[in-house]
Amino acid sequence: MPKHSDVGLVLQPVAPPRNLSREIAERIAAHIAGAKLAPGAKLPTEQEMVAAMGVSRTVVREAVAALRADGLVVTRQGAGAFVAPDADRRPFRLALDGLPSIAEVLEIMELRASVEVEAAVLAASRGSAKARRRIAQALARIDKALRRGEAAIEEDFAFHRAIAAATGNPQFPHFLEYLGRFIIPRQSIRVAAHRPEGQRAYLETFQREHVAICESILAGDAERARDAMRQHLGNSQARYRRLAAEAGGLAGRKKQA
Amino acid sequence: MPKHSDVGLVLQPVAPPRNLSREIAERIAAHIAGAKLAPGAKLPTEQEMVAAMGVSRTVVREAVAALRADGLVVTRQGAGAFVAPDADRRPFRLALDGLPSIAEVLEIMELRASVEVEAAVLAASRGSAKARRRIAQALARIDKALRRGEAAIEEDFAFHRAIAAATGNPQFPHFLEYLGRFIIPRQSIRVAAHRPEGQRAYLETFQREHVAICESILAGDAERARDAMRQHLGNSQARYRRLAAEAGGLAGRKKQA
DNA sequence: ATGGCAGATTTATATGATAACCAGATAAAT
DNA sequence: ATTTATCTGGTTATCATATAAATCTGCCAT
Repeated sequence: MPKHSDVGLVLQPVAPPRNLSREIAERIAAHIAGAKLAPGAKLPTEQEMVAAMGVSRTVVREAVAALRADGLVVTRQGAGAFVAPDADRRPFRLALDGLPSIAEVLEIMELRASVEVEAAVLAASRGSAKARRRIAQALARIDKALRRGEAAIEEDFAFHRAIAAATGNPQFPHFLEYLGRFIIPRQSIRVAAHRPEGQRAYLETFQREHVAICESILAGDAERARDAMRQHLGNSQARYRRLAAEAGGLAGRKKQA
Repeated sequence: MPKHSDVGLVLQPVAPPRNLSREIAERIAAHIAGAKLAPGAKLPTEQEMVAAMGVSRTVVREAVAALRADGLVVTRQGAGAFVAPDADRRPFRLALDGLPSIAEVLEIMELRASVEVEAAVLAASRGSAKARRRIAQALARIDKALRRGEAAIEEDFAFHRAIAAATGNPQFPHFLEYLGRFIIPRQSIRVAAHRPEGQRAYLETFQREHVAICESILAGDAERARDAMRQHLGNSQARYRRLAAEAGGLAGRKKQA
């Protein structure tokens, strides 16, 4: 059935699920940006928007509800809707449309690596004794899981999280947690698709790298921690790249846009 | 009028603007997380929610509109509301409540540094010729602005953005853009608060660091680019820390919580 | 000038109705 | 037997209207 294999890509959902509320929300957001409304500026009243855009009040209200959730506007009962004082710090989303392609996963892994390498440095140079102990514990848990024959995906992530936490800078684990959601599911694909014989050797290499990272951090050797982490994540990327090539067009199809 | 200079920081809005829609939205989100609803799971109908939570349909609809904007749920007309297939990748926000404190700004600067240092490495090792040219151009624009006696805030950011773009990984400039919004406004405080005499020498040092970074990247020397960027951003943090200490409790007050 | 009060304005919430849409069952046509 | 058309019940989308609550504005008394 190769003839119809990608019919789903040709026959996209007829239209981006047209949604009046969303459309109006974007229109309002565009108006704020376009008219260069400064933070604190008052938006038109609901009635005016209803009249100007020819939609019902429900739609307008849902639109501003979405913008409010996004942090772009604040509304005050009886006063009106205003551009939020911190309208320029809207939430961050990775620049992806839909499911990430292989190339995008690699991009994210690279971004993650840049943060984690520095996290390893900071953990080694200023991590508290307790934080270091947690790293060692996480490493031991990976070991235990591996001996049980598991892939230790979750334990692996906990190890990296422990390092990020050891920086003492909460932004590191927070950001890593976010990135992890994009990468982790892909890792499981990797492990699942790999043939079991090769997996054993691969996991052992994996764990050796972990040990090197952990030892460097515990020893307070920032330089070595940096190199170890860099190599570990570099290898991870290489592994993912290799798997992606092996799996071919099966696992990750190129996007249409 | 120094007496009222930071009145906006002291007199926070008395209460978190209590908002039924928001409350219900959080309740629904908590329900999804609590009941461990898998992606694709169907949420109760609007009627059921209305009955269960004792609010009007308007509130429920605004709540799900917010969750939809957040990417947690998708609604299909005639079918119902469902947990989004990628509900676990909601947007990322820096972990801040309200305006960032000095300590938080430093945390963000540190996170930014970790990304930018690696960006400099990648730019030096694989940046395209065109991208390198843009970096040089951005550097020249800073020079010009400085000669005009300006602080060159915007030009400085453009320089860093050019380096991030030169990585070829769009996630770098994208993330940097986001972080910049939190740091940039603070930089202007720094410049404004600084006495003009010291500013000149400071800006010259600033630009010397930029030149070092630019030259390393153009030369393709990844090692040197990394060190130059690391030092530059490290100095920036030190400067900010010093200013914060000088300004004392005036510029950035500790938060109440 | 200051404080308070009344009325107008605006958002918040509630309610009911209609249209569009979906999923499944059933009937009809091929 | 398979596909297509139609029906039916349920659900969201949108509209319209009404009431409540908060806020703003101007006037007035002190």
